[in-house]
Amino acid sequence: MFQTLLKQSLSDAVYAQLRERILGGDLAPGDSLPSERLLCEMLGVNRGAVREGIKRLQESGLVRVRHGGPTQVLDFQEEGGLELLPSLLISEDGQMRVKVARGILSLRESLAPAVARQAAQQRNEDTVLKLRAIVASMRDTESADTLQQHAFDYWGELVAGSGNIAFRLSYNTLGRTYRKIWHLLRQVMADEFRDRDRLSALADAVAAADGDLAEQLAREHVAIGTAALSQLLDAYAESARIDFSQRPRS
Amino acid sequence: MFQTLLKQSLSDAVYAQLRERILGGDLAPGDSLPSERLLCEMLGVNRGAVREGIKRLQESGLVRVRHGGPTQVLDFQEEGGLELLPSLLISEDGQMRVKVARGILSLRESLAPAVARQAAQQRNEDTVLKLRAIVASMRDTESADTLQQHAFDYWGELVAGSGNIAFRLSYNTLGRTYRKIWHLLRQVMADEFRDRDRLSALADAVAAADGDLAEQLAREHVAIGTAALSQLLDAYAESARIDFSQRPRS
DNA sequence: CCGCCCAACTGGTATGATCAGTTGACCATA
DNA sequence: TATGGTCAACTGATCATACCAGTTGGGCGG
Repeated sequence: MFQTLLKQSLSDAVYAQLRERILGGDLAPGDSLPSERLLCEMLGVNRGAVREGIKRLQESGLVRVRHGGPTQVLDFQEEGGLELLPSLLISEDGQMRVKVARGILSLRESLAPAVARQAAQQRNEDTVLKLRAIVASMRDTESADTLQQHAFDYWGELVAGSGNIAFRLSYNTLGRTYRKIWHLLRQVMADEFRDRDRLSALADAVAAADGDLAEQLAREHVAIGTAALSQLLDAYAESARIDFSQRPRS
Repeated sequence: MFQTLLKQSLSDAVYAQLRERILGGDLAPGDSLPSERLLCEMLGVNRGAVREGIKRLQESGLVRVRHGGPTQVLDFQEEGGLELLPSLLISEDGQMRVKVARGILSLRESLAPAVARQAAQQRNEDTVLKLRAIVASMRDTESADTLQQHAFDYWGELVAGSGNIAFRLSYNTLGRTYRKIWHLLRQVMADEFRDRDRLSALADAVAAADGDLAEQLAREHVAIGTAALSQLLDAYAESARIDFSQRPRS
């Protein structure tokens, strides 16, 4: 099978390189970036490309740019937004940071029940239909990859059905993070993906507008994957990182 | 008193204007942006400024840029990250979107207990000291503004003490959103800010590593503000927006 | 010591040219 | 008809070179 060639613009490369330096700690908070003109030389690109890259750093809350003064690195732990999660989980050299992964698991565990409850309280009929359709599709397949995609879509529908834009945006960011370790999760969380009965019951709970039940079912459901992944992370606890260089799927 | 003059670079202005058009629905998903050269003319700026602005739109997940083709608007509900929350809460004309505000309240309600529990499980001594110092400061003042700042700092410490980077980044984004309606919340959530006893007990629970208790206390604590703000939002439910033009504090 | 000024930085804006990918109309071929 | 090639007219990407504007610090005169 062919893979789509990945093409990266210069400003993307500038952004990625500086971002990794900051997230990796090579550039500490308070440090000054080299001047734009100097960065041009160092990176061998035009100043416009450098500026575009820096604009994105600024948008991510990683640097503070001051007209006339040097551009300074900020403390991303204090200033960064959730959108940093994907690039924080997987470092430049393709290793997964175990501690970040644990944090994400906790976040998922906190949000999933609340999403389910709220979706049930909304009781959107369209949502129920879509959820049931997805569950039906999940029953029709044993392909791990298809199953995983359906499980992902299921939660996308549930989040949309909750009518909560804050949940939805959080879910989008989490999803982007999720994608970066997609093929790892396919194996590790297989049991959760096979938990179709509970997803079916959850759809019923939404249809019945039973918030308490939906919340409980969601809690039980995500606990399956949490347990599995936690166990894996524990095994790698001492190394603090998991090599993750090969990635057949983006 | 003087206010610091707000200076905005051209690319900031370009970004802000296009972002508001997208979030406000003037530019629908699938629409194409005018070409860069055309935008230059329309906005009366040079092309570099336009490109820098568009780079930030791209970083925010609001548009998709393709070399050779038109730049297209994405569906921010499906593609946007949590970092959109602040600009989504307050629209260009200074009105608060009630539905977004409700969503944020839910998110806070979901996260706060989990943060408290995890902070307790970590039982970082430094965190406990800082929490108690903040509570002590809160007992020393009746100034609504100071109280609010301390309450904000308290949660910042608790989130840091949880050792969970995913929580922390979420909190940062929520905090930025929070700041946009800072002076409204000062009045509405005054009761929560005066709930010093529970914050004190929460610090004790963290010191005792009692996760269950910490979670429960946090839940009760944020319920105070949630109830107050919910009530306010209900009153404005029919208008769906609250005018929010004046803002003495950034 | 204070205040002013100026030179040497820094980022911000402007202009115009060129490179490179996409699209669609057109046309020759099979 | 269907396929594939060509080409012009878009689009964004990159480059080079100015110049404007804010910040900083050193030196100089008071």
